[in-house]
Amino acid sequence: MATVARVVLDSPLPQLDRLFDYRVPAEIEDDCVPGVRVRVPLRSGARITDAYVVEVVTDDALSPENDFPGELSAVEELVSPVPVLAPEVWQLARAVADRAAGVASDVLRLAVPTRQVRPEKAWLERDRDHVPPRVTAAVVEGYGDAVIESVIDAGGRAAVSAIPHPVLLSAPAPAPTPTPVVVDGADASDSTDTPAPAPAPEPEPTWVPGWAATLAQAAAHTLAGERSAVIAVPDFRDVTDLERALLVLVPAERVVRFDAKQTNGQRARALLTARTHPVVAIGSRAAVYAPASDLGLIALWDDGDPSFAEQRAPYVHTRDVALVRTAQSGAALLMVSHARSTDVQRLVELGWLQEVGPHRARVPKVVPTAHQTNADGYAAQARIPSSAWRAAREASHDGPVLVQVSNPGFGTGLVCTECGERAHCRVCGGPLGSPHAGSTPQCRFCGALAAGYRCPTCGNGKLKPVGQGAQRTADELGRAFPDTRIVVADGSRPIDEVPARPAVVVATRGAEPDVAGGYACVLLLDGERMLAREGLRVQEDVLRIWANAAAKGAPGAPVYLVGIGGKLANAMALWRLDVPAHDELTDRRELFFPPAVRVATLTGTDEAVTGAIEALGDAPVGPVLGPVPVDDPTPGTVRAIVRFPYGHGTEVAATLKAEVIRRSSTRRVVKGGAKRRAAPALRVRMDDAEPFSEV
DNA sequence: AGCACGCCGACT
DNA sequence: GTCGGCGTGCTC
Repeated sequence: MATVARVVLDSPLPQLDRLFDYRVPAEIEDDCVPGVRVRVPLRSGARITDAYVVEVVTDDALSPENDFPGELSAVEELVSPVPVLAPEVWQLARAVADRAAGVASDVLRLAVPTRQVRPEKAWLERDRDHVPPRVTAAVVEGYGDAVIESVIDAGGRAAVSAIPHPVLLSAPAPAPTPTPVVVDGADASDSTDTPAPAPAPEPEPTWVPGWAATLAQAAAHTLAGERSAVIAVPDFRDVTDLERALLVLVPAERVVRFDAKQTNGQRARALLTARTHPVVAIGSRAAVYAPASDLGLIALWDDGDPSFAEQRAPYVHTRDVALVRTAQSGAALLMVSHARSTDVQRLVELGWLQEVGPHRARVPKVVPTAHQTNADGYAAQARIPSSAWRAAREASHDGPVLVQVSNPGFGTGLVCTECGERAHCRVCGGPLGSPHAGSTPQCRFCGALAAGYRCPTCGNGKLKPVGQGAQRTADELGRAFPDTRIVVADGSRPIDEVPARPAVVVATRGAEPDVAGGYACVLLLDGERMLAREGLRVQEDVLRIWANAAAKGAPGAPVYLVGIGGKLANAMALWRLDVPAHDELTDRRELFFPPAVRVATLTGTDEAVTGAIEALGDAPVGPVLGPVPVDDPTPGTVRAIVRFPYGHGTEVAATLKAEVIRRSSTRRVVKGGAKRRAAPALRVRMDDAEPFSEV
């Protein structure tokens, strides 16, 4: 009777994406447990591959159908006795890869950092046995009837509307102090002299965004029951906000960060801590893969933010990982946001997520000002209607005023000063821009210079920028508010927080600084330009950007939505941000667009793509888009998009994966002499929204 | 990926 | 007859 390890190989090849059996030599048998890194021979023993042990069995327990008939090779080397791949993370990676027709080891690369010797040693020597202090229970405030606590305790799922303003978060009232236990004997005499151990300093009350307070309280509630929570947020600043909120409620050693700015060593330490005792794991995309033991809560803040779209194969969206993990773990799921994504709206309409809103929230007082001509409704210098102008000026005496503008590059370009026609490149037809003020216009696509440009419509030779960056708006406002401090925050000059004093804060969308207590007034200036982009998700994205800025205002602060009327303005004014999501979803159902259906993008040779479509049989819905020729990655490639219902997802993914394997086993050689590796005959990418958002 | 196995053309 | 071309398939 021999011990056998089933391992997953660290290889991106789809043909190798299954478990392999290896004999475990007696010397390493004690340490060869599920989750450890090993090195194993693959094919004739000459080559050695990294792998993780997934399962350890005795060979008489191998089930007949899985039994490898040949002689097993032996595990070459045990890299480290630290089990870095938690069983539930393996299960998650497998399911996520299957859902995306991808390879599990690609998912593991996102979930498990590269090996770091020092954190592993520290963990083996002491951290493994560390027992952190208990967490006092917290109440989720603002939601009435302990509704969020009930969802968490019941392992339920909810779409939560966030509290739309900053809140002052303070530590829960200290639990009744337990009577100090006096130990008889030994050092009793000392204890009379020694001051009692200083109680942990009470954390200072802190202003945090409403959503961060809610998620921190939800996590503290989960931790108080000795279960873990995993919270993913779109970007680094959100991680900081959430961490600040959490540290008010729970001890620092219970908070574990996973974010892109960490070193590998920090990530490795975070991973091991999360496996040791219940924690709240927070961070950007990587956080959903945290190996948090005994998971009680999975939560996302602002799931519609495009940062949640993973950039690495198999390109699975954090929201989808969260859904898979919820199903596997039985943990509760909270999708917290101001604006609702169409994806969450779909789950709400299915009854899979329940809707939870704050109890008597003080919503922003949104005032839409529909588009007016420049003639009289506008103040002279800027694109600001006079009513908004007056309100901003008044509010700027009391506190900071936030002015949101679209970022440069968002609808930038050049237009004719006479007729307003957009300027296009004479070579390729792409949009012209000017890299620096006054420089020769240049095509943003092909780079061709357009010296001596004349407007094809009216013959005029002068161009002006259509976009206005934050700096230009700031300059204009500076002239209009001569006695007020002007602060500019954008991608190149990020500011996390401004003081709660009178100021005008001009910020590009998404870069709005926080302010304790909230802004006195918010102006949303460039909505019209932001909506002018093409693409499936433009409307929900813009609504999200507005709502997130409006929620930086003080409770009930006025918010001017400039130049916008109609349904979107209505939704903002009534703070019914689910309504546009419902309307959008209804439209997309009729057109078979995501997220009403799922999509798969097939790229490769004409034969492979056509073959894959045939293999899908009648699973797809709606017409297949394409195949159309594309020159990416090589000329002669075609691309097609198939749509299919969620119910066929498992089957479609499995079929496409089988096609990929079939096509990859026959290697192709590029015609034309030199023996060079060809692009894979077939590539599959599931749920890629990009083809639907052409600029 | 790499490397072995295997089935058709020019050679000692 | 055999050497070796590379197309095909497998990796515990």
